[in-house]
Amino acid sequence: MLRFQNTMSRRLENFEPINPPNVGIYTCGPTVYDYAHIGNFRAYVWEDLLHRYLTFKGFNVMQVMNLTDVDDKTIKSSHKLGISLDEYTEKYKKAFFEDIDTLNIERAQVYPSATEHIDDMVQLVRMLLDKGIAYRGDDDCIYYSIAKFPGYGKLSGKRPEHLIAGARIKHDEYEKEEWADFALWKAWTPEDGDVFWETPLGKGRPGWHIECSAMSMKYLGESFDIHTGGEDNIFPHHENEIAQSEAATGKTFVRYWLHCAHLIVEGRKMSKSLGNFYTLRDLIEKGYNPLAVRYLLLATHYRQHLNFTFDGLNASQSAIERLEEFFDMLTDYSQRDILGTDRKVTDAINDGLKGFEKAMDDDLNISGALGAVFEMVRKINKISADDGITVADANYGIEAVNKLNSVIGVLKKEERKLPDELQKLIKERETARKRKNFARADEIRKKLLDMGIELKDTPDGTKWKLRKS
RNA sequence: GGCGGCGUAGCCAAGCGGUAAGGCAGAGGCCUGCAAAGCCUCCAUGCACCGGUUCAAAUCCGGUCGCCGCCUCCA
Repeated sequence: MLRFQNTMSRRLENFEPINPPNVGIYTCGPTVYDYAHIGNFRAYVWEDLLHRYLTFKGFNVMQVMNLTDVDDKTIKSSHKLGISLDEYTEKYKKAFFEDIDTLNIERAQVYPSATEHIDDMVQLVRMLLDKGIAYRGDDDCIYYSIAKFPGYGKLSGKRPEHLIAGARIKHDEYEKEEWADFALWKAWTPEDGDVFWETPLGKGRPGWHIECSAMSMKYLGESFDIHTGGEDNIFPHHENEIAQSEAATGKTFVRYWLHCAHLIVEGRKMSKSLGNFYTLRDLIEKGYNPLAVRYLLLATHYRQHLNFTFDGLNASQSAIERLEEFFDMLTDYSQRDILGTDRKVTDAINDGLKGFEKAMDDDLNISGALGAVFEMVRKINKISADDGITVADANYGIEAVNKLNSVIGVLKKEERKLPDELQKLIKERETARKRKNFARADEIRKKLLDMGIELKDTPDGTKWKLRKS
């Protein structure tokens, strides 16, 4: 039975979707004002794992991820560059999709942009105004009155009476009835320039929180199954989403709230001033394998703080290679001619699959799940060394690895083919080796290595692989 | 001040009452013209510290120390 730690109850709860086998997920996506950093991707990779695992479990997933393409930062930056908001955000939307492809993150079903859903937001705000929950401030902005929503604070545990100002909060805002009220609609100001919408609410733009309420309910319904995000979103963002949505509909907004912990780098908070701030692009430029990045971001349980280190990145690369070797070994055996089946092998595979699923069912315990996978790898490697693997067992193993990889997504299926010319060189070298002409053999090996192709002479003949950077 | 999390081998990281998974690194071995790679084996009498509960605790309770997050930009 699949269980999740629900932030709302702070308990592990059995997962029961509203309309099985359908599952609706809303994930808070990026604000497209810059390249996303590895901390952002920790969340997106985890959400991908969630998506993939639900699919593995036989659910039919509808995932919605928003793109915030209008806010203070995007407006300010686009003005600075003297280009339109659309032109500016388009660049980073494109970069975002390139990055998630790089990390082998499967696409969500819908990526709604805030700017394309202004009408939906306006409608929701009007509903809140009609119900007397929202009000217009002296500055012409429209605010949400948290005092009118009794449930305010139920997700984050922050009751309004405890929301006293921290050191960094200014307390002098006179436009709002209560300082903790938040903006649903921001009236146009000169700084906004040409960024505004003429709507029944007036001339202006939406507040941040309203887009997620409006777009999630539009695509997933007034009540849906899972809402995810980084732990920093719990308050105020998700608390406010609940307030907006539930006050408008009178229904439970979301059944399961899942939040992932932050990532730290080399034991310290990632920050530009410490020089440990990395985008995905930075790491790729340094020559790291994107899938090693994915593995590292994936391999720690999502509610644990993840310590991103370069040692860890190298370890991840090695771990992936171990899996690749295992897969290649099975592929070799599947093309040989050992008949029959070995109970020890099928047992090891079944134990691996079972262990993986059992761990993942427990609130996506990926570390435990990977432990089960590597245990299977070790057992079968041993059998392979002792007795060899039959064709049928190898095929069963391949099927299992593919199934596991459909969830973790760290093995890439690349076409492994060399140009004929190079194939010929390898053949020539093999002949040379047989004749003990090692000088020629080493010469060819060196030549190929210079081209980035590494040769290995194994008991089963010479094999090649692209050298990792 | 309010709310919450974490401290397990050199590094990363599961386990959450029944006697320490897994990965990386390291050491030995197998294979091998050399090389590289791979595979196998080994690698924590102990889980920050001090008490307590229990037949049994890394796991529960109390306390101490240390680290971290949120409290309206934030994954």
